[in-house]
Amino acid sequence: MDRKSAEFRAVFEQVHCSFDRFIRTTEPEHVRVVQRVFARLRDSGDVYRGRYEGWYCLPCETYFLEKDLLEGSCPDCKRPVTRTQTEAYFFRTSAYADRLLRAIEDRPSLIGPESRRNEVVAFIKQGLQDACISRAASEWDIPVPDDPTQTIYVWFDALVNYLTAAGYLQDAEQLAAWWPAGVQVMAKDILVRFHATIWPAMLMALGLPLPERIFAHGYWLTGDGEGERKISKSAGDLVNPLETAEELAQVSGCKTEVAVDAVRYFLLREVTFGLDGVYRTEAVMQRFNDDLANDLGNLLNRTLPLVERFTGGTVPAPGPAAGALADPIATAAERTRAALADLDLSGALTAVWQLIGAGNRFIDERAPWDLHKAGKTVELEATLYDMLDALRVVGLLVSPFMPVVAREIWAQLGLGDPAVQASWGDCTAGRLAAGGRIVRGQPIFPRIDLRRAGARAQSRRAGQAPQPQERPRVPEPEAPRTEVTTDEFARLDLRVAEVVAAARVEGKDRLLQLTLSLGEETRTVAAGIAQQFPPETLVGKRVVLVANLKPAKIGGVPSHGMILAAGESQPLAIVTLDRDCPLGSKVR
RNA sequence: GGCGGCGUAGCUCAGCUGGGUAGAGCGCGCGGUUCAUACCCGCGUAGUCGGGGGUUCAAGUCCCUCCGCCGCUACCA
Repeated sequence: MDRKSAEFRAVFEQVHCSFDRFIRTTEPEHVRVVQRVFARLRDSGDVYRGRYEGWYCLPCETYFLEKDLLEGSCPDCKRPVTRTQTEAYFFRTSAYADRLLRAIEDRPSLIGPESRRNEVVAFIKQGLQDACISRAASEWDIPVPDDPTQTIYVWFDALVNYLTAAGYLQDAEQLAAWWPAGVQVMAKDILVRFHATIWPAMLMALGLPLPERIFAHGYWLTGDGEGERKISKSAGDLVNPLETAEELAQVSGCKTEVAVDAVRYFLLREVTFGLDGVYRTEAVMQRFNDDLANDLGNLLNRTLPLVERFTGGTVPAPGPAAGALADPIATAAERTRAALADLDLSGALTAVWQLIGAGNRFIDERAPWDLHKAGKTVELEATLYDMLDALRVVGLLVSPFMPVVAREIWAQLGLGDPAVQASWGDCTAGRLAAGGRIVRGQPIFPRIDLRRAGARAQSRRAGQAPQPQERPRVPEPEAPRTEVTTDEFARLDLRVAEVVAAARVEGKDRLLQLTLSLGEETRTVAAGIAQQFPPETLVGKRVVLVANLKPAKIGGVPSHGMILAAGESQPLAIVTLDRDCPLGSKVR
């Protein structure tokens, strides 16, 4: 389980998902909260001890209802079942049916999408039974307080997890900040009975407010063959989005991180959030070219050269003629905001793309090259400013969907990290500071040659060995840039660290595994310096760590950063400090 | 079985509680442009809105029915 948890965290990072709190049901604090919740509900009478009777399959350890039996046998293993009854605790769901219906009626937006809300209402109206929330003691479930014969069903404690994470029964201030949740999102198959029925009933029983919104998302179907079907592991058509991203990166030549963002874009743009969608790699590629390369990427890459040419790369002052894009910007921001509030993620992106379209049209209409020829400097500079300013807002609006791309756009505009100052107020025309320097880089989304990509996919599908195909031409870097801006440099997080332990890595004679202390934090870093620097000579040394380097596994060692050393292909000297300073100090 | 949803241009889909010549993106056709990643801009193309019947001055939009597809129908986070 620990390994699974680590895997989940790693995937979150790889797909650029951040979180405020990652919680596991095994946390000791959670166990305490669950038991207190259970005890409280038992005291109030919402939980009572009763008897459960049903058809039991011994090998499967599962109860079945009469109607679910297959010719009187277990529907799973086909073996005979026996009429059995056990003692168990029940939650009085039945007492809350009216209140649940009223809550849904009072606030139609409580449960979404709408079709799901209908299902929930139908489910409640057919009559609620009390929910069995415990079973004969098992070692991995949480024990019922004061009753060693029973443990609490996982789904009950899983729901309570939301409260534990919000600080319930631990920190009133934290709870007030996080609860009620603005929105709870889950898969559609666990919406109806758990998240839209028992869960709100539990909250009512505890006297807690309900979430603002409970929303079920759909599934992705594969559409590779004839028709669509649910992606299933057993059918072997499991899609790994990271593999699509890798393929995208290869076939386009973009960075893997950008490709990951592109897949995120596809997933959020392609379907109405909440409904099922069809996932096809070709469709991802298509959107990559149409939306990202042609529309967004191209807008950036036709703006920057113009600025370089006509102002020498400096953001011009807007002047009185600027502001021509103020309306499209305001409209896009407002539509995006409204769509997000409504969980219409696709609609939000559509709104941003309307602004991108307006930007592309604007360049054609204004024709800055003509303004330049005509010597209309004021208009020219206003036009360039408006273009850059619009891109600035596009970066901001796009940042929740594609954080890496947004940062890249802003970097090329000579700005920092959009996430740092993201606020709706910044999505207004005219907030771009004049005088900054743009930093033109490589195209973020190199266009994919779809014919070539298609052939590649076909050979893959035919099961042939991947052809040793020449990498599609990546645009040659122009003259290597010798200058960087302070903003670019500031993206590196350099820190003072002390080597607290160093060890050789078995089977890797060049590799050392270093344990570094940053004061508060301890890190593991792999370094290819074993041949020049025996581990024992390093312990106690103060070194400089690149702390925000993307984590990687090097020779089997998970490495979170790198230390600085002099030398071209071989390390000649380690960078150390000439006097003492606190561990973790920033280096700049 | 019961309840609910879907079926709209070649493709993927918007079209709220009834009303202005049925929309978007992609594709396709024509034209323009050359700042840009053979890109962008403009114009155009097409749909008996699943079939049939009904209500109404007026219906993808309401009612009935038929066909096809899908979901929910409790103790499996």
